[in-house]
Amino acid sequence: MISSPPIDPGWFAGQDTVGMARRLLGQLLVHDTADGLAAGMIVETEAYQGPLDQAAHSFGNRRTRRTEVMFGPPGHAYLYQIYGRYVCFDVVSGPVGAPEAVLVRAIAPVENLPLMTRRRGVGAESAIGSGPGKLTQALGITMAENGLPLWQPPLYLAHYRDPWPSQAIAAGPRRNIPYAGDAQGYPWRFWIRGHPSVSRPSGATAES
DNA sequence: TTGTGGATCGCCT
DNA sequence: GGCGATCCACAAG
Repeated sequence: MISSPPIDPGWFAGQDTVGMARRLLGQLLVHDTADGLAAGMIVETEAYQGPLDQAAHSFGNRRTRRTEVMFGPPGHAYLYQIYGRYVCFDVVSGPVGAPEAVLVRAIAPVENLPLMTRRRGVGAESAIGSGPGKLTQALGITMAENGLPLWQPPLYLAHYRDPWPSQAIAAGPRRNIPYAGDAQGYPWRFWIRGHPSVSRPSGATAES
């Protein structure tokens, strides 16, 4: 059962985006729908730092219909569709006017595995949330939730466990941003070392 | 086990 | 008109 209430709105303010990417690891992402409540623990994130980050949608302060939410206050959901079929989930970070966000790349199932398995159509538990398009499908997150605050139902974050010791967190380059020039190498992807639900390039062995 | 290609469509130029 | 912060099926070895 979910014992943790939604996170305090103040949690989102005053943290830099990389710090938020690290501190989101181990938090619970919860979505309550007509089909039921489902939740997973965040095990992999990526920081996208607005104007100066060539990998970010908001590079150069690009402000469009899609990126608009990122220019608003932190703690809201930035959702976008990719390849016409998948939805990716970000947490808006930084002060108003700073278009920064943290992409949640992977979750581990915690609550309502049967519902998440049905939505995903796969058997293996480690495949339920081990990718940005997978976790939104597992939790039933759609573009309709774009811009929602993440400190209240139906879509919210909740404390789940104590912060990980720093040696349990690994950092490395972000995935799938070949267009990003120098930013390709920035070590702004964070994951829980050795966790089976961390995303993998194709199906290879888990990285440490 | 690893690599390749197809799906699919909204958003931006 | 082109492409993407992806995923999966399938083929080759």
